[in-house]
Amino acid sequence: MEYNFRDIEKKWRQRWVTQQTYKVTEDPNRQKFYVLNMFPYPSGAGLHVGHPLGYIASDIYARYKRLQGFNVLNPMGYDAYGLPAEQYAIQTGQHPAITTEANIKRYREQLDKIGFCFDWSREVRTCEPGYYHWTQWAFQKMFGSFYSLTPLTPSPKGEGETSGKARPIEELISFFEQNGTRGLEEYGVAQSEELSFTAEEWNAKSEVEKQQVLMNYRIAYLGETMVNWCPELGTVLANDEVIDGVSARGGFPVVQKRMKQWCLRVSAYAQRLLDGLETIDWTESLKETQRNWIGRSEGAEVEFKVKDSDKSFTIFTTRADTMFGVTFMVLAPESDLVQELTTPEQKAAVDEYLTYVKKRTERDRISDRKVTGVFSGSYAINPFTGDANPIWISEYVLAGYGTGAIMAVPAHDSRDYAFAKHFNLPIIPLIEGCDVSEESFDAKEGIVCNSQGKDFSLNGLTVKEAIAATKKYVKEKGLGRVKVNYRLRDAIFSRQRYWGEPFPVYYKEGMPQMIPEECLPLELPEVDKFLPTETGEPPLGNAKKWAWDTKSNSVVDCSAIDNVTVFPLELNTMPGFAGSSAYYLRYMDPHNDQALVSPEADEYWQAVDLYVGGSEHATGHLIYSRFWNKFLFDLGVSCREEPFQKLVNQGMIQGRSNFVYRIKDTNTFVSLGLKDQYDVTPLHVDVNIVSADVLDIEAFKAWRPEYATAEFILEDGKYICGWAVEKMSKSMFNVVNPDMIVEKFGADTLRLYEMFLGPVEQAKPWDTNGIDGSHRFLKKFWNLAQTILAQSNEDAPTAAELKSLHKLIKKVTEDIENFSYNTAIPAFMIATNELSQLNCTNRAILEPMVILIAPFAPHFAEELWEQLGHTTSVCDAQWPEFEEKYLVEDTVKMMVAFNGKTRFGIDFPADADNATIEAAARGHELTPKYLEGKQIMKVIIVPKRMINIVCK
RNA sequence: GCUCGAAUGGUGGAAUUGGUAGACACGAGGGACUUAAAAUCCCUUGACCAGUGAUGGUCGUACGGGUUCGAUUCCCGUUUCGAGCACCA
Repeated sequence: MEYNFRDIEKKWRQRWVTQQTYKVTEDPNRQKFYVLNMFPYPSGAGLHVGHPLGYIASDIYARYKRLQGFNVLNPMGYDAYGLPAEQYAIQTGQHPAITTEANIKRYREQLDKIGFCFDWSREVRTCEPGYYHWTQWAFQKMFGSFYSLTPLTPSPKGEGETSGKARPIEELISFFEQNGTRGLEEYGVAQSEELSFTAEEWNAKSEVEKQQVLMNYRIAYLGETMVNWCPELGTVLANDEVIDGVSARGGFPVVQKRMKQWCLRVSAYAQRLLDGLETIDWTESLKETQRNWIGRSEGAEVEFKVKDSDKSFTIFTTRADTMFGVTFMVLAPESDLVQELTTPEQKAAVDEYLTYVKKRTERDRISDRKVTGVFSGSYAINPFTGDANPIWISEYVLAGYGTGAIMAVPAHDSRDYAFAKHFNLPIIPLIEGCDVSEESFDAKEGIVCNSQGKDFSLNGLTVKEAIAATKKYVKEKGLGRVKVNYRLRDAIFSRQRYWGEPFPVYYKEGMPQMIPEECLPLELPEVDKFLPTETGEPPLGNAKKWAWDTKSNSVVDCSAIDNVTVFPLELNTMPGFAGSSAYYLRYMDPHNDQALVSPEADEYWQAVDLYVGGSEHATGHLIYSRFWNKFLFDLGVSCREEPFQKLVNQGMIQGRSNFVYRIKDTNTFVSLGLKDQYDVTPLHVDVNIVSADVLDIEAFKAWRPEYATAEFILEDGKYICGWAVEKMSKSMFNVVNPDMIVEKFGADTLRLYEMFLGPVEQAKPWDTNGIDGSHRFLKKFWNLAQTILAQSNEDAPTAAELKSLHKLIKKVTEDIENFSYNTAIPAFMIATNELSQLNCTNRAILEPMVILIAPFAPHFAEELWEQLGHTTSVCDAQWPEFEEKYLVEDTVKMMVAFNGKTRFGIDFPADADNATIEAAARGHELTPKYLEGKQIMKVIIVPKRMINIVCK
């Protein structure tokens, strides 16, 4: 019987659906395993061969775990909100929901053809009200929470928590009622800026004023901040959505703009996000990326008094040891201190400089790092030396980091050095023997000198000792405090877009109010236009019915707004990462309309055991969802602090483009090997009409009208194309669609081939050339199986057959555990060849082999499983275990080394013990050829019982 | 600039973590079957040298050193490529 993959795959695709083979339910009697893929954004282009790579890898693991007896959750869904659908809507007027729906349908068709074991009954879509209900709910909870290191009311026994936690905002309110802000700093409350008021002042505040103050502490808060504004897209972007000063999507310029936006206080969780990395099994490089992004730095905040004034300001430094080398101070141009400290004489110069800075975009700053700045006119007193240092203003100091002000130590900081050289400011070296005539000495090493103060000296200490000593001194003298800073900023959570989750928020007296929890979800309204309004409001400004009636608790027409009972609703929507931040929890209990996830389901599934996705989400989704989950953990909704225990990054599949070479000014194309003899232009050619770099000439003529009359100069009767590895994209005609591969070779071949291509984690070019090999293997396996089935030998298998089988079981089991699928597949090829050569006809060998191949080629395995007489799915079989006794080598080898060279001796029986072998070696019995006339120096018995004899 | 990671035939990639480098596959070459093609099967395939031949020898894992009986693997230095962060004080 021929291997007819088309019929087989069709048959099992249908049967899996009718028999609900992949439906999972919580089963306390079985151990769970949660496998998850990053859910896709359903783009209009459909899947290309790069997309399924991660899905196949995790599918194999999921199937393997199931065969091992685990209750495996392997769900799939869609990150359905997104920019492309909206931009398409702007261009065509087509509602994004319609395009999204169509794209999802197409994705699903493509996914279904590849044979994944997804439990589609648990599918989620971020754009459905039943789903974004819980996105909105989490946002409301964040609004109603603040973050502090310890509880504001210390527990009676004084055992305060120290790790930090989100807590109900009511705790903070009652603290203010009793204490104002007095003593608040001791609790480590996360805040936008430090406020100061008494209990009386608090209690005297109006409701609106109180709400304004609370914004300073809420985890979801409305904040006026500098944002990345992208004029082209008409929206703000988060830091991870901006790359090199342009938008990650579209590559449009981004400028800094001050705007009132919803923000999430991710920074409050910086330390926990950092600490959590130690507990999870991710690649070192990905953890490192997150550590960089969080950017923890330990240092000190030191207060500087302004000369001839009662003003003072604080700077942040990690090099407190260099206090004696400060020769000037620098403020960020955006800092509030600039106005305060500019003297009247300098005002004109400062204003001119500020105007210049304002004109420069993020991009300009990156591309030309000119040294620019202006003197403010004021001086600051160095608390260590009493010296007065000029205060400058320069764009090289950032407002958003530290305090927006620095002390400049030109001898030991390259940026300060460049500034000092440019403006001719003094440079004081502080390390013995360092040369600062050409460049600064930035390294944190050496012995400190020139650092003698009134009552304090650092001279003679190493830099490390000096940093510690200075911090201690600063603390004791009350000159400042030890401080940890993070680069991680709060996430900007508003987008001026239509196709996103609406905020469950309305505005009363300019202050945001949450709509009642029981009224969620607040559904996205219909609009006529998806563009911003004429008045520059976000697209939701076009909605007619977009006001909140507090009497009926319902959405009503905007014309009803009276600011008494009917109020305007929020016009912004949430960003892309909102919906993807807790979807893994929703899969556990996707149809629950009472909670995001029930405690029972959460308790059972815990966290994702294996998460597979691209590393491009390292500083976006993977930070936000860790933050989001930690918040839900604090609330007691999620029982695990880290959502993704093990993470595997699948490498990108690049395109392999093909070229034809046209002789200039002709319609004649010359084959690769002969192109150097002509003046040619290389042109991309559709890879789908090229096979093994040989052009299908007829297909090429039909491809484009202008090529219909093309002529060719061939090599050996063939036209050979050139090739290059490039990004997979339509414009390079190198997009390979999985449907075509499935059509031609079958899903099982595709699965096998994608895994065989190379390590899952590694980026690699898609090369259709090798796919025959995988297909050929399946046919060989099939033929072997048919031979065995035809003979139906029930005898005991031979030793050689068992050895072959158990070698395979061992290798495949180990390789799947290590995601080393590309080496597991050759093991199948070898075993198939070995068993064919042994003329194996034994069903007892075939049966475990079918189970082993099942994760890789599920349709194929199901069919053979049925032919073996089973009536249940191969998915419910038991993964075979290997037995060491079949694997023992019958001989061991002796290795002999002399004159610095290694040679190999003769095989001898495996059951010989080490002493016998050594004695034999010393007696020259086994390798007379090499040992004759040599003196044995030593005998080393090395792993795997190879014997190494050192001779002279 | 800082921090990670990588480098092996014509190609994708193996090598049990210090033990026969190049598994397996692709490509290439040769052969069998066939009127022919497709399909299938078999052999050769890192480089160089010697030999009619079986075979033997030398060099080979980016480069230069080191440790070791033995290094793709460990250590030091160099080069190249990739990734992340980046006026972050």
